[in-house]
Amino acid sequence: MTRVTPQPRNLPQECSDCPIRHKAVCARCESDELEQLEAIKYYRSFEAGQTIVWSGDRMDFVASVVTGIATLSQTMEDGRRQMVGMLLPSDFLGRPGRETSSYDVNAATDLVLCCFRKKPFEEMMLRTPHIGQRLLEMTLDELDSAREWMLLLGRKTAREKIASLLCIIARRDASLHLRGPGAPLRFDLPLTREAMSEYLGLTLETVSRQISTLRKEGLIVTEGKRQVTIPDFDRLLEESGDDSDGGLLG
Amino acid sequence: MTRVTPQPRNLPQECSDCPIRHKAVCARCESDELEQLEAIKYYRSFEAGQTIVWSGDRMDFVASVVTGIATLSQTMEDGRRQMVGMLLPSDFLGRPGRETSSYDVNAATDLVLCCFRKKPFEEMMLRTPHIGQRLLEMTLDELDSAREWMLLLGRKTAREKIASLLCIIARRDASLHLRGPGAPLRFDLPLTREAMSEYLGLTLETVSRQISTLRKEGLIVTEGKRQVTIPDFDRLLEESGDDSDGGLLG
DNA sequence: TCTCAACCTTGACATAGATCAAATCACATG
DNA sequence: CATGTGATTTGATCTATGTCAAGGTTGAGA
Repeated sequence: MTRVTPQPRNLPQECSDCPIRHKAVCARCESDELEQLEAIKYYRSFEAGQTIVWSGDRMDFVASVVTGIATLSQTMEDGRRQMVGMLLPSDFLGRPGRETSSYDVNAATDLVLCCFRKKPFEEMMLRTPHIGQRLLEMTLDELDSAREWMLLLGRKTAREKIASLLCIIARRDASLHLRGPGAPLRFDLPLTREAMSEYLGLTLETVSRQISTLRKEGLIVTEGKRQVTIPDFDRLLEESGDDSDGGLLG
Repeated sequence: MTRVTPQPRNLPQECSDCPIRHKAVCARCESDELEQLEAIKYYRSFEAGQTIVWSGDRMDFVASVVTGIATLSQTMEDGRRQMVGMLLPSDFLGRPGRETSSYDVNAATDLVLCCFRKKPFEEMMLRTPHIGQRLLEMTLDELDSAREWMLLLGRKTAREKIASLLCIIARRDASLHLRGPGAPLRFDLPLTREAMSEYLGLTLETVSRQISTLRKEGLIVTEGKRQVTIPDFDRLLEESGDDSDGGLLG
């Protein structure tokens, strides 16, 4: 397994007053809640490529991504796989009120999770409405992005899919780094070609070919396998089939 | 626009003590909450084919589906469309905390909504944690089904997509009617070929051809355009590519 | 520096599903 | 009962993407 060192990132979502440091679960940082969360939390690290939970496994924790990327995938009996979730730092993993995982959870890069034992977390949710409210917001956001993703899977061409994914990653990367607009974007592709193909509902060969095409056309510049530079974000965005408004940091 | 008369259904989710009669928003039927809900609710009816809200429109209500089917769709600039949500009786429509709709909302059949003015509904949610909790549960369920749908869009063949959709509709129809297992399933297809193609990420011609193929193979029986009978549910389910456990009423 | 294994790229060919074009059906209306 | 219109079916063809197969790169570790 190739490793991608998790970059310590400059999290804008970070909650500086809070030892857990993730607004994901600590929306207002009230001290009694923090104390309760402290008591039930623990960290876990994973190497790139490792499977964290298999679909159907018992899962007795929920978690917040600290660094790295986790993916959720579904598998059909004959082995066809589709990624259905990509979790970046501060995203929430796990479903309160469910015993077993419905998805395979994988570490796409080296990964650190901040886990909370599920039972006490759920009890705390009942006592502390704003945690549930925050979770509802996050779940609604995830539902929105799942629906964008459905449009991509159902209606976009291979080229549009690749352009969309590059824009999505660039955007999230930029927002994590709080880069100024206008600057050419340069980042590490955190996914293998295979992971990209699982994200996009394509084969790995098609992914590779489309990336080559975009490179030849000058829409992207690559160094090595993973370093990507986007000289003109808006031009790439036009290839993605998305409405072109709502720019890089929208 | 062809009309499909909304069947008054025997809702198992119906909450008989409650004038709103939808557990969707009235989880425990406590009387003071009911009174508050009564004060902000109103009904709206739509004909099959009507657009309820356009993507980007202001939407100052949330709602619960009473009878009929509503769909959520996304549209690309060049007109390609993908359905991203299908709401059946007791499902919830609208996103608390958002001013405008992100999707086109359409009536797939004749439709009755029980609407609640958004502002007071949101205020009530803050005062009444269990409504938020119930909404979180429903949103998590929707997220799960969106993810199943992503697998369908990304990895299933046209034949598997059609079989899946028929099973989904049959299952939901059966659960609404509380039919016994074993009986052959007979129901009205509540979607046009075009709506099915938008659901499945296919063209309408491919949908039609696959349905014809399944008919010729005896997996389904059709009368007219919309009446469908599934003589052997499990056999159809095998064609859907889904894990075959979790039978009709699972 | 060399080697190896994992990852990626490219080519040739096959095919599922899209596209374009005609029927045909079936129901509401006169 | 005839008619017209939108929905559906079916056919012929095209093409984007999948499949199979062979090389090429890259980077970690010896």
